[in-house]
Amino acid sequence: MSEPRKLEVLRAIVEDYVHSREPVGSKALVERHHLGVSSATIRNDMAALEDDGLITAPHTSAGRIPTDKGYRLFVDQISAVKPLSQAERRAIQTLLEGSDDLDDVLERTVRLLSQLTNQVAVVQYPHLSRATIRHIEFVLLAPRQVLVVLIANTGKVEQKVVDVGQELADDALAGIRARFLGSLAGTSLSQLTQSLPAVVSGIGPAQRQAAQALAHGLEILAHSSREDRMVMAGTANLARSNVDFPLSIGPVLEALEEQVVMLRLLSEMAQDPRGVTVSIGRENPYDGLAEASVVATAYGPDSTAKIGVLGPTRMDYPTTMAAVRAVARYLSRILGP
Amino acid sequence: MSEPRKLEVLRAIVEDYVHSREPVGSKALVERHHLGVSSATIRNDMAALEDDGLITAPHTSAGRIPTDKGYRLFVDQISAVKPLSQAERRAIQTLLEGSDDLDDVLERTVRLLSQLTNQVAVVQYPHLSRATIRHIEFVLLAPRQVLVVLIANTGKVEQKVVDVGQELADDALAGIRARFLGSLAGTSLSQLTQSLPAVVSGIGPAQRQAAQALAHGLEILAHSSREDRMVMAGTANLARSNVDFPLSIGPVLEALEEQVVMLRLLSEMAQDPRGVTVSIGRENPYDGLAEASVVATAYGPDSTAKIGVLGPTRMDYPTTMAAVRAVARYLSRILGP
DNA sequence: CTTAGCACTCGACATGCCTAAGTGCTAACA
DNA sequence: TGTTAGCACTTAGGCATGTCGAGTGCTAAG
Repeated sequence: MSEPRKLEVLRAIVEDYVHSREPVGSKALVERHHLGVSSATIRNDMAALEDDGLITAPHTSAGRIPTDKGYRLFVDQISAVKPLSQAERRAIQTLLEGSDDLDDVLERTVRLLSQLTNQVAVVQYPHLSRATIRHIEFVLLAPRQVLVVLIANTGKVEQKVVDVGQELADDALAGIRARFLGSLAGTSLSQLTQSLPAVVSGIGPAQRQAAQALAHGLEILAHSSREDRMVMAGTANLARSNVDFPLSIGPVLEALEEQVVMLRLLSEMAQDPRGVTVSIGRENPYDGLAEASVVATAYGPDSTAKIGVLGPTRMDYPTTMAAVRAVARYLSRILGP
Repeated sequence: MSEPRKLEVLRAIVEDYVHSREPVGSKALVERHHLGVSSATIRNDMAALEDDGLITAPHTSAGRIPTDKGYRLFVDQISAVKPLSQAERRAIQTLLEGSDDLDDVLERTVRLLSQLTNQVAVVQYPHLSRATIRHIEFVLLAPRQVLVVLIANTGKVEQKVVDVGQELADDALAGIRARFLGSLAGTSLSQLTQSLPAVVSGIGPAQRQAAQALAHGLEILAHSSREDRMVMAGTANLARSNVDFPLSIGPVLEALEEQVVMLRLLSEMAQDPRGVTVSIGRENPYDGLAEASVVATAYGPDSTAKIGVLGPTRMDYPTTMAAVRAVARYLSRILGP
């Protein structure tokens, strides 16, 4: 029994099953693929594959379907990433060009990716760690309430209302702002925490409490800013592939709604040398996604934020991986170096 | 045949069907409710109700289920809005208190409402028409690109990148900003369009083009600002009530994802004197929602933005209406007059 | 190592039967 | 005139049965 042919058989099974949604038997296999051997030989190979835990039979006399492990082997060793069609490349390019707002770009991107793959697409907001402070604004909303606005050189704006604990006049606040801005403009967001104490201590004790509160607000904005948010599109595609989630799509929707779950999942997915990482079925840390796979990759200047696609374990991995990779590249290019 | 009893029978049918999900027959009806007449009499009443198009039989010998028209009559004339339990009131109060950020408040609100009703909750961003301008900021991102930030007295921040069409220095931009801010601070967003031309014309011809572009950017921010966005929660609840959407929840998810559809739907729902509007099944303008009902009401200072719940036609209207109304009231109170 | 052949296993499907639920109708009743 | 009892009729759904086909595992031969 030749090892290469065994892999070839696995490849054929995965491809046929992805295509037909039905367990694939030995006879159908030799008909659809020109393997050069008879069905009986394939049966032996299949028995071996089943012993290896790569495929399984739903019941005694049905064809075989790949297991999570089988998909894993397929993704890791067998499949070649399909290049996108020319039309698809053009669609990506035209759809993502000509928008300047980050929100807008990400919104378009998820929609595009979900349409390209017919699945659920997810994009994490890019990290701002390398971004620097371009502007700080304090706006007095009420005697003790200040709206803190942080504008980064990436065009990102974050805001938060802070209770400063003491009454402040408008000009006092303006003074504090000037101090902050003077010392902090150009500082990278990741270094902000180190730079803040010096600024605060340079402010007179009368306004020390307020300055402290404002500094804390800035820190929160800089640190936890949008990198823990994400945008999503294509949930309706889940329902279309209803059959693919035997139990129910309920748990999957729950996972998607609990952004925390998705973000953790994305961040835990190790970086693959080929650039696209896949998490298959029960490999997922969340039980609700036991029948789902996630294909993701990093993007952006730092390659820290993630973009990905979620679908049934029975998905077209090569095409999906190609789409994710291509969209991530275009997105990185648009967001600049 | 007494007319009041006919309505009573309809009420009983709706309640039983909502409770059991199964067509309800004449015998079960007299057992569960003390109507004081025999099942044969009820059968006559049911036949009349069917003639009126208020109930229908799935097949010859099954019980009856309410039609859209039946639900409509039930909602309009029969049902009384149930008061919320004390525990629920307390839950609303504690969950919605102690947050200052609008995004945060709305986020909590949808989650709360979806949990309260076990359905999909939707909240439209409140209109800002009565809000006034508190602050304007222009930040030079590139020689010709300016980030325009508009801060309203409601604590809302809107931003947009504008191509000013000419190269600008930092101090020139600061000058323009001072002009804008001086003339516009305190202006209501709805009047901004009228006030802008005067400001622009007061700026020297050398920077006229840029000022024009900036004014346009401000106008867009003020006018189309978030009122065309919405927040949503509880989509997973759709899957749980899988049975309630015989076809598939696909179309429903599509409608929810197309925010345009939902926003139009919400805005088209007329204001009901009792404060809560209901759109039932095929009454919905969107085909995908033919098996869904929407319960919505206005909230906020102007009572222009909408908050609502979407679920299967077979929903517990009294309870849902009570929850929507209560949450809308609390939300209005928090957002202030 | 490959192949052909064969017995065996199960799911899918059709058929027929039966029961429970529920209706509509008619005739009697208050 | 409205209500009731009784009865024939309809239908979905559960259950047993039988058949068919797809697919497997195994064995023996090439």
